[in-house]
Amino acid sequence: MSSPSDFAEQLRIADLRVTRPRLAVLEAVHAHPHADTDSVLSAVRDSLPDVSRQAVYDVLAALTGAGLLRRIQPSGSVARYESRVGDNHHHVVCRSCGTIGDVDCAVGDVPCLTPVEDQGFLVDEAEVIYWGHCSDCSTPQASRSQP
Amino acid sequence: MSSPSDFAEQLRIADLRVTRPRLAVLEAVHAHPHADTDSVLSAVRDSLPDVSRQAVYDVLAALTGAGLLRRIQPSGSVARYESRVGDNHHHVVCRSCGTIGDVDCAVGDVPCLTPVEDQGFLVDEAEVIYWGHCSDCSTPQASRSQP
DNA sequence: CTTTTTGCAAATGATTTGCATTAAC
DNA sequence: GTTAATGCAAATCATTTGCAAAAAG
Repeated sequence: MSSPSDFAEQLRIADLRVTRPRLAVLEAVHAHPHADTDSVLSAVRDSLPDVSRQAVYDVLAALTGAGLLRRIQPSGSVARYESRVGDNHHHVVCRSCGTIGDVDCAVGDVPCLTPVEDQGFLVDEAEVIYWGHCSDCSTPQASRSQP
Repeated sequence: MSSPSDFAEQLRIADLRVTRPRLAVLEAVHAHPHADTDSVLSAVRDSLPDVSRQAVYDVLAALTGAGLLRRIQPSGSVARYESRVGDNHHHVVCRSCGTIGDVDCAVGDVPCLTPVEDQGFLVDEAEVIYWGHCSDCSTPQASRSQP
């Protein structure tokens, strides 16, 4: 669903110039879903050692703004990015280690795709985060991590 | 549901010492749901001018840890606090002005209180944020704010 | 060539940390 | 009297901003 050349195509469709850093960022995020800025930077530098941190910030902002990437940021965490966009999926986040997993909407998109019109709000997206513990960290009790 | 003296009671039950700053923070958050640290600080200083910013941070952390307050932090925003805890409610957030509203679970707590067991995760909480525009900012299109 | 991207450097701003002092119990 | 809370000062760290240089179309 995304070969190297697709990335260039995606950029053109989004009316964004095709640059080496942008292709590298798209590749990096595709290869490492839920990567934070630092991880993206490292991954990008594997192929393009001279890319600056600010360039990565800018690229991530541009790609997110264009809808090619999705930015997620669980409370208390740094910003993370993923390339699955457009589909209606959510996330499970481990309270201990921060691991993030993708979850398709569990209830046949009942609340998720049906915007709730409430208090005069016009809702266009529902973001769901399931907090818990991953299999490695499973300590059923013990919640309450971040102050 | 919460008079001044209740706050002291809540602290005792939580095994926390009853101090002026803590009472003031509880009052402030109760009076201003979804207030950020700065707003809490201002509100607290109305009655206790000498409370330090760090004390407020510490108090908010202690109260959140004890379950007396709930911390919410929509992506790209600063931490906010509310005193409605324990009930299963969610939030609508305005993409333009950041206004936050409370929403009771819209679908008879179908996905919200039913932890989804997936990928080995043991889920204990579902956090839902409905993104959109409040009545004041209603511009149906125009999303894509934060990079 | 013109406009968009990137690099570089410095600033911002929320939050955290360590330690001495003070107040609760 | 002990222990937990607060005040104070300084540090951290992700992210932003402004401008000059480089690359894309």
